[in-house]
Amino acid sequence: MTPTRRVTLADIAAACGLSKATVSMVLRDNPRVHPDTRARVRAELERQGYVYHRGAASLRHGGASNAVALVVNDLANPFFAEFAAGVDAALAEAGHVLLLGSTGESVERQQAVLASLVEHDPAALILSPAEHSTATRLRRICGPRLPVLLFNRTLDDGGTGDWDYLALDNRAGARLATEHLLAQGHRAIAFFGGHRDSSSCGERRAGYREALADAGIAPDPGWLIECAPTRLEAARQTPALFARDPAPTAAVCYNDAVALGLLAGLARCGRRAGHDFAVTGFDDIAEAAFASPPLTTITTDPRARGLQAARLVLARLRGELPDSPHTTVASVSLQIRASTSAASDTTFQSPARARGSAA
Amino acid sequence: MTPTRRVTLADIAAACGLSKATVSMVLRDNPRVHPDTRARVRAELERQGYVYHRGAASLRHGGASNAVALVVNDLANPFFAEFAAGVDAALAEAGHVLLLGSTGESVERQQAVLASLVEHDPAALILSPAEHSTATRLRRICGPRLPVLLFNRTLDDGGTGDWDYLALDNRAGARLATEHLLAQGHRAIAFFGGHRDSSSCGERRAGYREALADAGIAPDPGWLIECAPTRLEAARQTPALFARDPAPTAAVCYNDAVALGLLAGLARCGRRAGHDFAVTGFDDIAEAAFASPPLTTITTDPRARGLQAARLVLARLRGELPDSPHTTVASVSLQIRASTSAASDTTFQSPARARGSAA
DNA sequence: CTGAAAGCGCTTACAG
DNA sequence: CTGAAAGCGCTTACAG
Repeated sequence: MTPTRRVTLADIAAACGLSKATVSMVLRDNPRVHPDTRARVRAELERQGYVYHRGAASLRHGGASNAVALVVNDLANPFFAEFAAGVDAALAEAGHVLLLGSTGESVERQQAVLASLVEHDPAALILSPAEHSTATRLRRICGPRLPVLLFNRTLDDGGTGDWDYLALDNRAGARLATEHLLAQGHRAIAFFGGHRDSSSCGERRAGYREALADAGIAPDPGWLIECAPTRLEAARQTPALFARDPAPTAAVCYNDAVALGLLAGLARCGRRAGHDFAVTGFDDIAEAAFASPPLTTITTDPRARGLQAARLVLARLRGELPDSPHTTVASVSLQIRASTSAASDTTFQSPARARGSAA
Repeated sequence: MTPTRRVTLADIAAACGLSKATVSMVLRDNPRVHPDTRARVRAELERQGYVYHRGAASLRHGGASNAVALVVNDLANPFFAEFAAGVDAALAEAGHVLLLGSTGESVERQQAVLASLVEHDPAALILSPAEHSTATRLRRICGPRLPVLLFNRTLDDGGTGDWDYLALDNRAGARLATEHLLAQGHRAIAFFGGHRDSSSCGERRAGYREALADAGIAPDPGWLIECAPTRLEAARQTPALFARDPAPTAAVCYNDAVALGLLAGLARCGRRAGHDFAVTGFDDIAEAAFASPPLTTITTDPRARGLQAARLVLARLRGELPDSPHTTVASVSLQIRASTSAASDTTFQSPARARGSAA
């Protein structure tokens, strides 16, 4: 189906009666080339359908390629999909190309994926590490030369392995959510979902605890409920919230997926979210605003985080960052919607009505 | 931050007192190498933290790289995110690596993104073409040597430019949706959303028309309403459905995003989806099942399509496909949920009941 | 079983 | 302003 040989600089050079060196200079826009020559070469490049072989070029001139690798846990998760879209947009604008991998939250797959990506000589790596990643294993596979930006989580020892780190302000976010629920009059507030030993979950729980402590509340251990951060698991675990008496009247959820699952779970056991029970999420994925009731949540703006991550990495590549590892904490904010409004019967109403009764 | 030089075959060879050729053979698992030598080399590779330079290798031995490029319209769209996740999973399993780009539905960005990706010498390209893509422009940028699999849409001339094509059975899907609404007793059924001149929209409209024709119904031109396939635009355009009298009582939507926007739009004008008005979607994105009311839709299973696309491309690369371009039509199925059920379901009535009198 | 040599497609000094 | 030569990191015949 593709019998033709690749068109190379040598072909263009031969056709123009020039050397490869000159053709190369035209490609690099070297001003020393005579305008007429340049035009002739350009025409021939176009005529023969030449396509630049960036690998060969970067092999010769030494520097890494212009690819940046991105490894996330799960691309089908909207949080990571939007993050990846942001990374992609910023990289494309800077003329870089995106090498993508995903780990499905498995350290083994992560090693395999990284090993494969790294062989393509990326200029840098943006990594949202799988749970239980260690600096040692990661560095073994990435080598000492690859600039890495960790996103969203620290490593298993709580550190960042001397790499740059883009963090979400998880503690502050969970604190905001908890304080909002306290302000609504709730006293028995659960923390629902996530795996205790993931760094982000630990930080969010810490913020939750702080807010409760400030209000003079000692959380009942039964208010802390773990579950995988998926909608399905959250829906399944919902009854655990009501296992104790008195049961919590509100829950700070680990993330939006969990919160959306909880909304479904509540409906299934006949409770009205936003009325009988208040729910907050974390992330503000696109769907949060369209849930019913619309989800009060913490906006992390994953797309903006993606842009930010890409820009940090590009700055690192250009040597614009200090030599020591650099941690950036992205701030988050509270987005109040109907899932925490106490007003009666606003839950399933049209936006107009909900706004009216909230006033 | 990274002062160290890259470790190469020559370094390993020198440290072992061997030639580069022998070390290379160890890497390629060539059985002619003595087991002791092999072990020594392996240990040294590990000790020095050698990382294989696949670009240099494929430069030498001629074949393209093991990267496959994927270009979609918008990664933040769950349909494409799930598709990309499927492509990624299948490629990773086969030891390939994914180069990702997105076009934002712009032909210009598509040209730029492709130009950039192609320079990395991918083994193949999976492309969901932006609207108004033409075979001529695409071939100019991709060259004649790159195997391409088109996904989801034909090109502007309706063709596939001699490339492989993975299609969704749009016509059959829209027919199923329309027939379902007819079976529910609806006679005035709109086709809502999408751009008329996109191939997928054209095909879906055709299926819709066929089903109506079979039922002896001539669609009112006012039943065909265009809008950008986003939730926001669909919500905005909702009133257009009720501009005529008599208005339609149901709508086949171009896709789930449009259908979800329509659900919101209906709520806003005081109508009860699944009760006053029936809605079908297309795609069955994760959110469809969780909408309220849950969305009756056409399952396209984007993740499975991604796996399928990757496998088709790998088969093409292994020469397992006939030389002529190959079209695969993925079948779709109807997923019945509450958005088209009649009035008996009480679950979702509470919201609208309050506004019922206003309707 | 191992090594010396050529070469993939490009770029970079260095001459001229 | 243009060209000849060397070399990036690897692999592949070909000798031995």
